[in-house]
Order: sequence, then structure tokens, then C-alpha cells
Amino acid sequence: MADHNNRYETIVRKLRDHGHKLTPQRLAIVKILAKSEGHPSVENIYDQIKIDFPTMSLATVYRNILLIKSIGEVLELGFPDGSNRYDGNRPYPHPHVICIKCKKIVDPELDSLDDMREEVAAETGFKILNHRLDFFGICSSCGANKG
Amino acid sequence: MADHNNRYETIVRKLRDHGHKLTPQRLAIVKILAKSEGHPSVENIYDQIKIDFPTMSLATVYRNILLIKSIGEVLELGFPDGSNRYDGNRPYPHPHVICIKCKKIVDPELDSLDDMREEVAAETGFKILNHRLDFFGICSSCGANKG
DNA sequence: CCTCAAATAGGAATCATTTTCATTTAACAC
DNA sequence: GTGTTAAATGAAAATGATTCCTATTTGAGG
Repeated sequence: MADHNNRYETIVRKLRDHGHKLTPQRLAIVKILAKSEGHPSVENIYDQIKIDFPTMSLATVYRNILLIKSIGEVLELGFPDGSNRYDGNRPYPHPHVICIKCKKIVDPELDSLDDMREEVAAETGFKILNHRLDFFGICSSCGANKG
Repeated sequence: MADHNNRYETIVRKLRDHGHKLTPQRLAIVKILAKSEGHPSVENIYDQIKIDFPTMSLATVYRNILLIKSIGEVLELGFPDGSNRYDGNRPYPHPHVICIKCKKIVDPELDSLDDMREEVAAETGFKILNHRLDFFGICSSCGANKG
């Protein structure tokens, strides 16, 4: 997708504008976040970068993700079991569909959420700032290979 | 609410039916889960029970919550930051509204989720088994006392 | 090329949760 | 009531993802 180059440039520009150095390790992380179709985990990112930077530290991956989160350019999908997945293409809240077998994460198209947000705000008196919607299930390929 | 006694009885019966012992510590945990209006954390539960059982171990709280989860009688709301909250009154998936200041958790009334579930299933080919919907914001009392 | 604040690597620290294991106890039979 | 036994408990150690620490390295501007 051509959008991925745009995402890469957008994130790099924003990092520069905020006065952050563009280290090779940092750019490699941005590249993975921007280009990945899937929703990589920290370990995924770490393993991919280790190919080119064998001395890369896990701490560097964590620090950079934190930084990129702080400038609003990556969406963190943290799960209670400790697994974290990242979306550098759509860094704003949106629904996800997660296969509990193969851990694949898909972005469905849904737009009725905005109405729901207003409904909730009106009913509870909260000022809603954010949300998170995940559906869990079995994807079609995992459903096909049942034992 | 009268429902709380029913919840307590339901959970205790289910524990017995599954062949689990009814220890005083276990029953105390069930009572808190069944009676709490809020959504207590493990620490909340631990602190409450310590009043009556000073030797109570945190591990026992964790073990029993795990057990009660396994028989489907408590809903665990785990958060990526490691905080966990429990709902023993409605142990099935339902939306939550969470105040990011005081950490209060409220159950809004929403019913358009079922449609969404079917829409997602049709679009992605997933067999949807479960979901999680959280809205994050500022509750009315926290919004009123702003600095 | 110099300078220096920022970034990195690697290992130690953290902290919620789980596991281990010796001791206690609920449940059941008699 | 007493005995038996598997399950449950308490306390401490283990776990594991993430963060912190510190000495060393490096990007970027002059």
C-alpha cells in the first residue's frame, strides 16, 4: 500500500519536529510500525530489527514505542495477559476483531460507534474521551482446520 | 439490592456442584463479588477480607477469582496497565464506562451491540465468541472539581 | 571536525501474578 | 464424634513483561 510510505514520512517528520534524534534503530522501528499490515508485538518488532541490528536492546524497542505513542502516532492494543500489539497505520481508536487461536487481528468497518458514544455520554454524564472495542472469536482459516 | 443474595447463592451452589470445598475464605470472596455495586480490584477484596481473616494470603484471592472465573460466575476486566477489576453481578460481556481520574466504573444501558456483532461476523468471516467495549472519560463529579 | 544532550546496550530492578510446598481443613464414611 | 484424604491455604520463592540505571556511543548543529 502506498499509504505506508506516507505514514513513515509523517511519523519521521513529527519526530523531527518534536526535536527527537533520528537514530537508525528508531527509524527501523518506525518503518516496521508504518509498513506492517498486521499488528506487530514488541517481540515481533525486536526480532525483525535484530536481523539488521544484532546488538539492538529490547529496552530500545520499548522506549521508542513509548515515544511514538506520546506523539500520537501509534495505537497500543494492550491485553490483560500482558501481550501488546501495535498499529502504526491507524493511531486512533477503532474496533478490532481478534482470533483467539492464531492471534490474528483484523480491522472491521463499523461506523455506528459514534452514535453509541453520544448515547453513553448522555446517559452517564461522562465526558467520553476514548474507547476500546474488541471482538474475540475464531477466524475462518482457524475455523476450517478444526481437529 | 435483593439480587445480591441470589448471586451469592447461585455462585455457592455452582461451586458445590463442581465439587469445590466451601472454605470460609472462599465464601468471603464470593460474598464480596456478589454484593459489590462497584467493580472491586484484587487489592480491594484482599483488604476487605483481611479484616476478618488477618492471615489471608493474596495468593488465595487470586486462586479463588481464577476458580470463580472458570465456572463463569465473575467477569474479569483486565487492563493493560495491570489493574484488574471484577464484576460478580453480571458475569457476561457488557460495556463499561470508566473515569480516568477516580477509576469509577459504570455499566451503561446499551443494546445495539448485538447488531454490531452480527455485522462484524458477516464482514470478517469470524465466529464471534466474546467482546469487550470500554469507554474512557471523566465522570460528572470529577469534571465538576476541576483545578 | 567539535561539542554535548539525547539515545543506546545490557543488565538490574520492579511489581503484579503464579507456583511451590509444607501445613491445615472441609467433606464424607463409618 | 472420629478418621481419612484430596483439596485449600499461607508464606515465600519464582516468573516474566516492562522499566530503570549507568556507562558508552552518536546524531545534529555550529
